[in-house]
Amino acid sequence: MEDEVDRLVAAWRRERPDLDVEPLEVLSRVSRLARHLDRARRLAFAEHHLESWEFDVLTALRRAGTPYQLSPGQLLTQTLVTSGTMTNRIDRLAKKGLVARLPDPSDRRGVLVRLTDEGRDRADQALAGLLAQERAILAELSPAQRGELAGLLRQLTAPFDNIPG
Amino acid sequence: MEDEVDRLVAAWRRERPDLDVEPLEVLSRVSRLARHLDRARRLAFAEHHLESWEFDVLTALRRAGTPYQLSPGQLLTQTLVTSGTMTNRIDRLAKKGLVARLPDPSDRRGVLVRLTDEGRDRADQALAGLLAQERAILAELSPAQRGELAGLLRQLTAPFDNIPG
DNA sequence: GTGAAGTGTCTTGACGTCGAGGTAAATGGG
DNA sequence: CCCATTTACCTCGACGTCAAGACACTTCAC
Repeated sequence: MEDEVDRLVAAWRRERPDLDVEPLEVLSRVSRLARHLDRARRLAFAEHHLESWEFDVLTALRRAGTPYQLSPGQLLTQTLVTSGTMTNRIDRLAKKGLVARLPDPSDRRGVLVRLTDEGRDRADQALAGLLAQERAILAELSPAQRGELAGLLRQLTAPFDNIPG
Repeated sequence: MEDEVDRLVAAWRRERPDLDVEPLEVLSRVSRLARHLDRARRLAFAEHHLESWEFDVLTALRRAGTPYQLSPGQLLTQTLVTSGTMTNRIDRLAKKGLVARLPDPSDRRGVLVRLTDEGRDRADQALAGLLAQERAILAELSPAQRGELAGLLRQLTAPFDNIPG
């Protein structure tokens, strides 16, 4: 089955036969697929009355385990947004009662963001919905293919995640 | 080499051992990698004084071949943005002299967006820069692995690209 | 201890995107 | 033909993000 990137690459080969556009076969697909996934996630979360950005923050806290709290800085590295964005997100989630801001007892510059009970429940429900949707998308691939794909992607993401970028 | 998604998946298995979070091994990596790529692209384009969104539009037109023109609607499907966004993008590119808006002679509702000479040159230069950067990122993988990865990704993107979603 | 550098978070303003809705033109069944 | 539907693009207001910089506190070398 052909996809939009096949058409894109073919067009470049016609227009710029002097260039080697092979990198696009991988990385343009990654970007485009991510964009499609964003849209799909938005729909899935809407059923639980959550925005994607809310899900990202709530689940980061949920994964941290009891007592479900992290510093804004820790949330930054997990969600890949800037500090100003995170401040704004925490404000809005706090206003909705899904998280609470607490002073960090060990560093007076610091803050701890704690998930409320409602926040935890909402995160759990939305996660279940997301996994169901993602399973459907991945049904295109065999389990072995999924494992292979995960491994290849890990090789590309590891440098970004380990060398501060 | 471990990446952030390995840590994320391990955390979920600890916190929610009842759930099968295997889909995240693939799709969270896709989303995170795309985010890293966005940042890297922004840096690469800055050297050519282009924004990512400008690159996306200009190269879509460049790929179309002489006379380098497409309708806003065709640009939508290639760039995965909404029509309001595209109108805005075309406005700004036209103001910078990189594209021109022409009436579509065969449909009076329609518009054709045409690349200017300067727009074409800028697109060509930025593309070369992008490819160099992407090649560096993909050096993590062997040619065979890159081919495999492209094939697996195609299987996931094809349904999105072919069934209107 | 003290001052300089580093760290953690928040503030601000500009910007780009989205979604909903609006207008105008094309299409097609009766 | 004609009217309902569809298609193509644009307008507008709300919203989320970013980058740069401000501020308060901590750390470390001396």
